[in-house]
Amino acid sequence: MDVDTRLLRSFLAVAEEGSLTRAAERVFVSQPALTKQIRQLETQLGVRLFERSRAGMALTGPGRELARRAPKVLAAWDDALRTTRAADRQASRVLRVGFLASAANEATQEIVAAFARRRPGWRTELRQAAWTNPSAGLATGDVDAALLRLPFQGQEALRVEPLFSEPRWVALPAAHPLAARDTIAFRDLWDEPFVAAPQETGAWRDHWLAADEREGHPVRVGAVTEQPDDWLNAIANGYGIALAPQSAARFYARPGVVYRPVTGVSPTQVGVAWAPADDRNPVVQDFVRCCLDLARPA
Amino acid sequence: MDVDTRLLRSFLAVAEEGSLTRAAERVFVSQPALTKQIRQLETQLGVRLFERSRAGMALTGPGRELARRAPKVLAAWDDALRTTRAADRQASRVLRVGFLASAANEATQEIVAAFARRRPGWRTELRQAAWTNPSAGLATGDVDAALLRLPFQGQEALRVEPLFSEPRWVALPAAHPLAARDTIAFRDLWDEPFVAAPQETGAWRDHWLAADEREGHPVRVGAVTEQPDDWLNAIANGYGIALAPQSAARFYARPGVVYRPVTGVSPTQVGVAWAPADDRNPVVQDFVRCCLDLARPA
DNA sequence: CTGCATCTATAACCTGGTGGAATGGATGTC
DNA sequence: GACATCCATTCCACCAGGTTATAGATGCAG
Repeated sequence: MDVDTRLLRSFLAVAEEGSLTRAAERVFVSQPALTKQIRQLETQLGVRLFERSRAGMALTGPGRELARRAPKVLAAWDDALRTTRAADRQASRVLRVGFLASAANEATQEIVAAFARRRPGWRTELRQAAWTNPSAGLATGDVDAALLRLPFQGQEALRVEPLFSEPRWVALPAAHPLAARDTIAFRDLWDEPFVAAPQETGAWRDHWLAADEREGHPVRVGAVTEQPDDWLNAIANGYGIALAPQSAARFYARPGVVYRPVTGVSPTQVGVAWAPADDRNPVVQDFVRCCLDLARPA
Repeated sequence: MDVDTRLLRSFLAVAEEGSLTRAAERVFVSQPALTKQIRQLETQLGVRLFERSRAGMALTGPGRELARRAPKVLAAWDDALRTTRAADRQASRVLRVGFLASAANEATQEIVAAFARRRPGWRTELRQAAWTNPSAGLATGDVDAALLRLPFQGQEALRVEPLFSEPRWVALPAAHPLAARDTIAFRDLWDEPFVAAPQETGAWRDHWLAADEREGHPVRVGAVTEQPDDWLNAIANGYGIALAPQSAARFYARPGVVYRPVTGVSPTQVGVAWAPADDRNPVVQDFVRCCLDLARPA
C-alpha cells in the first residue's frame, strides 16, 4: 500500500483543525477536494479515520494512531529530501547561501566575490528568505550557510560567527515632518506607528522595534509586513516608519522613502551561520573564512 | 515537496537492479512507465539521480544519498499502516487469523467456534495466505495470529505454541498405478515427480518434499505451484504427486485426486503463532488459549 | 559487416483520478 | 424564520499515468 505524503499532510491538517473547511484553507485547496482526499485515504487504508458530524471531524481510535505515526513518515521524507538536495549541491559545486533582506549590503557582494576567487569552479546561489524564516532556511537544511542579523531564533542549534555591526537608521515617508531633520533622536520616534515584522518572528521583530530601548514606552504598530517590498510600500504609503540598517539607505532606496540616522539606539550586528553538520565541510568553512576575512581584515 | 511512496519503491527497484527494464518487471509496470516515474521523481526533486547509459542506470552521488534514506521513509509508512489497521481491527472487534492452506482442518473450525464463545461480540476473520508467505502475514502485521505448519521461516521472531501433529499422506492422480494400493511406502515415491512449493519458501518446500527423509535420493520436481487450487490441478493433471496432511483428504478432496496413507515418513505439526507485541493482548491470548484447550484437552 | 540482443527514450493514445465552482442538506443560533 | 456553519454531492475540465509500439544507441557473435 502506498500513499502520497500530500494525503498525510492533509490528514494531519484535518486532524489538528478538527474541520474540513478550516483545514482546506490551511493547505490551500477547496473544501470538496479535501473531502475527497480524506475519503481516498480512508478507502485506501480500509479504515475509518474520522467521525463526521455537523460540528466537524473528530478522529477515531485508529485515526489517532495514524495521527501519531504520520509525522514520522513526513519527517523521514523531509530528511531524505534535504540530504539528497544537499548532496546534489555538493556534486554540482553550488553553495547555497540564505539571507534575510536586512543583511543585504555591500559586504555580501564582496564575500561572494572572495569565495569565487577561493573556490574557482564553485557557484554561489543567494536565496532571500522571508522574515518568517528566522534562519533563512538554515534550520531546515535548505541552505548551506546564511547571513543574518543577530540574534535570531534557533541560533543555539547552529554555529554563528559575528561579522560586523552597523548603526540603525530610520526609514520614513518622504512627507513625514521628521524627514526634514538630518538626524533624529530615537525617543522622538516612540509615539510613531511602526511597520513591523509578523508576530511569530519574536525576538527579531522586537529587535527592529527596539522594544527594549524604549524605557518601557509601548510600541505602536501601524502595519505588519513579511517582505521588503511590502515593507517599503507600507512606509511610502504612510502606514508607519521603521528602523533599518544604515545600508538599507543604499540597498532599499525608493521614491517616497527617506532614511535618516538615529541617535539613542544601539547598532545592529550581522553574522554568518552554518549547521554543525558542516563543521568539517571544507567548502562551507571556506565561505565562513571569506566572511571573517572581509569583516575583520588581518 | 511531496512524493508518492510508490515512486520511492520504484526508485529503489531501479537503484538495486541497475536497470529500468529489469526493475520494471519487478514492480509490475512497463518499462516506459518506469522511465517516466524516475524522470518525474528527478524533476520533482530537481536532482539528477541516475547516470543513463546503454549499460543501464547507475546511481549518482545524490542518488545514493536518497537510496540510503528512502527505506526509512517506507519503513515509517509501513509501520504507520500496520499500527493503524491493527487499531481498526481492535476497534471493530475483529481478530484476524492467517493460515496456510496446509493448516486447514476440522480443528480450525472448532477453534474459531470456541473463540466465538469466549469472546462474544468479536468476529474472527480467516485469511488464507499464499505459500510464499511463510508466516501467513504475521511477520508483516497483517494478521493478529496464525495457524501454521512447523517449522516455518521467521519463526524465531515470533511466539509459537505447537498444537498437534498429523500423519503425512500422499496425494496422487486417480489414474496413478500406486493409487490402487491402500498404503504406500515413502521409498516407493522417491522417483516420482513431485508438485512443489516455490523455491523461495525454503524449509517449507523441503518439508513437503520430505527432502531429508529420502536417504540422499534426489527430488524430482514435476511442477511448482503457489496455491491449493493450482496444486490440486497439477496433481489431477498428472504433473506429479505430493505429500499432504491427512486432513487434506477431507478438505482438499477433488475428482481425479486420491489420498493414501504413507509409511516411512515423519508426521507434520500444526502450531499457533502470534507477535511478541501481543503477549499481553488479552484477545490474542484468549485465541491462543482456545487453540491449546482444543489441542490438549485437560 | 551484419544481424541480434539489450539497453533507454519517445510517440501516440486512452483512461481514471483529482481539483474547482456551485449547490444541496442537516443542524444549531439569534 | 433567516442565517451561519458544517460536510457531501454533482458536474466539468484537465492532466498524470499507464500501455503498446517504435526509435536510437551500442556491444557481441557469426
